[in-house]
Amino acid sequence: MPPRGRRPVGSSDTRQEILTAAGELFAERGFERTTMRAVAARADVDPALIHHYFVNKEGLLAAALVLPVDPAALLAGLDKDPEHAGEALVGRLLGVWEGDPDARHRMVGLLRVGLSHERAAAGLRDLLGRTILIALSRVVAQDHRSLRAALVGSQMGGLLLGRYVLGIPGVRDATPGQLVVAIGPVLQHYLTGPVGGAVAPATASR
Amino acid sequence: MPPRGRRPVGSSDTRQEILTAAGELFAERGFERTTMRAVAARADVDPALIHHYFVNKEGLLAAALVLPVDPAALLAGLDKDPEHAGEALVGRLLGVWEGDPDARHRMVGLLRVGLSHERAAAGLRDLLGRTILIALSRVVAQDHRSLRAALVGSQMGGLLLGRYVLGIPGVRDATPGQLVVAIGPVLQHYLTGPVGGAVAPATASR
DNA sequence: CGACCAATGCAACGCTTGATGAATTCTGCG
DNA sequence: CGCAGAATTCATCAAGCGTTGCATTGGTCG
Repeated sequence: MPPRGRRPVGSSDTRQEILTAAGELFAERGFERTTMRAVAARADVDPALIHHYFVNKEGLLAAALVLPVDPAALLAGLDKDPEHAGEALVGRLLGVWEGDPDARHRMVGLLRVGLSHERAAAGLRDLLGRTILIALSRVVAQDHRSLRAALVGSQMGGLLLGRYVLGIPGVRDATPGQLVVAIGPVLQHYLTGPVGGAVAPATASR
Repeated sequence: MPPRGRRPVGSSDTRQEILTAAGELFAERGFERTTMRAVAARADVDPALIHHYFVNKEGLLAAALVLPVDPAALLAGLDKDPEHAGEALVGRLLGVWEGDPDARHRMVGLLRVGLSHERAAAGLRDLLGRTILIALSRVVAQDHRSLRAALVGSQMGGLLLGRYVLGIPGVRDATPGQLVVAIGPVLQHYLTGPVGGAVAPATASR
């Protein structure tokens, strides 16, 4: 129905609309089940236009892959009360996920995509490494920073997985309060407790 | 090349070969990227034969979805030394995953498929619930059994995710020994520690 | 031996998918 | 104004997908 050529200027930021649509669909359905045509339809645009902007489906994925929450904001002020940083962290994360379904879906989508697509896994790894690790640096104990951050991430990832994706009854039906009590001390342990004494000797090459 | 009709009896268990091939491929590539033709090729069989046995691609998935390890064996004897069950459990799991790449791939595949496919998520949920929860019952404290089991599962799932799927450096490069020291006490906490006092009041309906 | 069913292979259908090349319209610069 | 280039749509392609109908062979039971 729309005329064929270029739109009058400033009528819309098409590129951004495509990215938004793609982000939503990748999150909902994962990489494979998201079709270019579906993205185009949601962005109200011709499929060929996506190729014009992002070359590939992979290019589109790479461009649409962004963290749905700001880790810095999530961690702000946690170092004021280092003794209870663990509980506070679980509480905040659960607060976001419970209160902001959109952010939750995007986060689940990141997992979904990262798990289904090797290239996305790499992107996700970098994304998490560059943001979360840095943001955690101020809260975490001095030694084994990378390991500590990853352990925190693994526990929260596991929770996300069990509660929102797989829907394992035990964690799906727990209240946020219960989870804070149960998991808070764990994150606290990862943040400041002992995690494996000496650095691993270089038994493995590479 | 092979003749057209039925094979002489007992010459091979074709059905099982299809299931094996399907299990491997689903684990490697997830549901969508596993094609019937690929399964057929790996099982050295005609694609139509898969439909003959399993009707659907979904039917094939349902039939191929099995736990690659025996949870009972994994947990056997843990109740002899309840104080160190957490460490022992991490150690055993890491032992299996490090020492038996095939079992690891299958486990990762379960995650992959469960994450990519709603129907598989349900199957996986039941599978885990029926086996792991029951097997854990003897090790875990009396109260909040379901929650405790799910917490243990979420932490181990998160580890699997971070170490073997996403490859987050902090946990990817840690030695099994380090991980046992770091995560053991956490599982111990989930198994026998306090996890949220009273059962949640029925604030939420349904 | 004949009837019937299970197991297997062949060929094909209809559909969807990601991608491409050309045509059209608008913008911005000289 | 004229013209290069960006933005947009259209029509179409080749490949791959899950699935189906049919033919053929072997086993089983009367």
